[in-house]
Amino acid sequence: MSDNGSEEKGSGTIAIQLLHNSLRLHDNPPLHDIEKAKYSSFVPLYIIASDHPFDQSRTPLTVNKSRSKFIHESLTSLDGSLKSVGSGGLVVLETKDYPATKSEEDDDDDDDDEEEDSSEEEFSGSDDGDEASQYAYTPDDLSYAHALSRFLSSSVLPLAPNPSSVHVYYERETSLPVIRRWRCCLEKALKPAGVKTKVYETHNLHAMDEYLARGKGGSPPASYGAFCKIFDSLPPPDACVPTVGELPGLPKEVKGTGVPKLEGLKVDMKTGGGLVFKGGESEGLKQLKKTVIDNPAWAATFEKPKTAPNALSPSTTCLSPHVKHGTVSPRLFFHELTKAYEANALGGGKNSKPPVSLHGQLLWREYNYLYAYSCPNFDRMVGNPVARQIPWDDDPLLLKAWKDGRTGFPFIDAIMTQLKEEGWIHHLGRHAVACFLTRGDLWISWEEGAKVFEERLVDADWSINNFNWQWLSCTAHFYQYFRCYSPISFGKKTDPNGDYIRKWIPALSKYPKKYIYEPWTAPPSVQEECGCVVGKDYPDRVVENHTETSKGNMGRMAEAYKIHKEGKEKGGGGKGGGGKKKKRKIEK
DNA sequence: TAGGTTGTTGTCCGG
DNA sequence: ACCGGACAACAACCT
Ligand SMILES: Cc1cc2nc3c(=O)[nH]c(=O)nc-3n(C[C@H](O)[C@H](O)[C@H](O)COP(=O)(O)OP(=O)(O)OC[C@H]3O[C@@H](n4cnc5c(N)ncnc54)[C@H](O)[C@@H]3O)c2cc1C
Repeated sequence: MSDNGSEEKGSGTIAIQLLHNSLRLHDNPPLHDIEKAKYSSFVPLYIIASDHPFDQSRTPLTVNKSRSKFIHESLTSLDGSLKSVGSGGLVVLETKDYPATKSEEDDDDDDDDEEEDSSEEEFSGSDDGDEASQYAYTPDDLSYAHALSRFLSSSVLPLAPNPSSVHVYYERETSLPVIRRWRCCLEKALKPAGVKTKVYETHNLHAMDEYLARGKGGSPPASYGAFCKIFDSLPPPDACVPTVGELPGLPKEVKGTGVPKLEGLKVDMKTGGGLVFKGGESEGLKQLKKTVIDNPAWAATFEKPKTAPNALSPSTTCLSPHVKHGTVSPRLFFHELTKAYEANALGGGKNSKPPVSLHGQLLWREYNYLYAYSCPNFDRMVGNPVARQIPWDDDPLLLKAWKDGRTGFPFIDAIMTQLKEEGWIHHLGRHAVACFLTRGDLWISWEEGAKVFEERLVDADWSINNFNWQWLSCTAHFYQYFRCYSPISFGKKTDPNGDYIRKWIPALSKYPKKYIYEPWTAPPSVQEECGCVVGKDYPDRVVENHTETSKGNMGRMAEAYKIHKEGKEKGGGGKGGGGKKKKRKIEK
């Protein structure tokens, strides 16, 4: 944690933790600091802007209820555990209660999206202030900062001997939307208020700049293997900070608010009879215990590609929502895995290794974050230095059919339904539907798919999601476009009976196993008997023939790659020669 | 520098 | 249930 100075605390000093994606007591450096440093009071602060999943005006709960529910439970759990160690509990602000004043509204004049067209391709992880447009504050950034500013000036600063005796802690997170939000808060709220700010680093196993410093020329390594070498050359991730036992309460004049009610959550989630993710630190730790601590042999021999996308009870840890929201610390996860590897090796077992192991999964997360951090326009094709430029089709109807789980391919539709209902799908399920939407069948841009995932996943993570969509669409990192998932064959390998399809698409539940992956091949009499006629009770398939379509798409991909290669040969010129670019710039 | 090997997680066919 | 090879062929990383 960047703590500059050892100014005396106590009398009148107030600590604030600005909470975002570290909703826990364990491995929480600010709390540890606050306990040690004897602040006279502590405000755990959480701000809800209109881009938060709670906000029903923009994102109705019927759409991403699973994430709303998860966060709601996480906040409720945190509120309770904070109180159990003497804190006054959460203060939750909603920006809608802090309408902007006239003069501030004049500030946001940047509604332009696409002015960024520089063919300059570069990495710029540093905060140079280049790349102006992607750093332009959103209205929600501004309203968030505004609420913070108002809270500080009306409720906190009057209680403090001076502004610098108020210390605001926040977690560093390198996903662009979070960088932008904190930057906006610094500029519009924290600096003007004159409070001290303290950043803590618990979101990743190491700081991104540590990885970059070990790489070549300040750019991220070009392959996962190279990244692993860098990771291994660093000391192991820091140990977790001990969990606090006692915290100061809220300032007398500030009241804990509890967690706002979510009307929409009265309605039970329509579960296809499956698991529903429970939020909160204790649930997260329980899941970690269940999958890793109590099951070291399983965890230590885990091989990701061998896990089934269509298992009825998930074949992977399901810790991603917890890692995303910080209800389980990534380095706690990492260190518990290390213990599992030791125990397994001691018992004579052979540990799995990256990339397929569970440590390997956490390294994928680091690697994803590193690219997202280093790469401008990471959520777009245009202006993204690592993205192959591919002429995707614009087809809103096809996109909608995919999004709604109405493609007519049961395996795809089942996965998309699980995504909608539950908010979590297995990694290889994500592969299957992402491939189908992009290079495999529909030839629709990965950006569209990423937006749907961002909205619906309970573990939606800007850095990881965009990275993986680039991977699957053969836009970056992975280029073997001739390896293509079949919406018919792929699921059969691990679920020949189609039980997963029966679970999520009840209309097809009576189909014989022979037809369940391709119901259009069932004779009309069978369709009638099963009570599900294709074209009437279940959609016609959106693509006549997957094999032909995907073959055709491989041709289009080859074409796009050819153009890329020619462009590189022509434009690339000498490398290293001439205009050597500034730090952290690389050629495509 | 060319040319062989490797890369989390494909499919289809034959054994 | 699993294994090997053809398919037609990408880019990064070795040597
Ligand atoms: C198109 C697509 C979009 C994705 N979007 C997201 C997303 O928004 N958020 C997200 O957390 N994951 C995303 N993933 C990665 C991966 O599918 C999920 O992290 C994983 O399925 C979560 O389940 P788990 O916790 O049981 O994973 P496990 O296999 O148990 O892995 C353990 C942890 O490692 C991390 N992890 C696992 N796989 C990956 C991966 N491929 N890349 C980066 N980190 C990984 C997660 O934090 C996970 O909790 C996406 C994958 C694809 C193909």
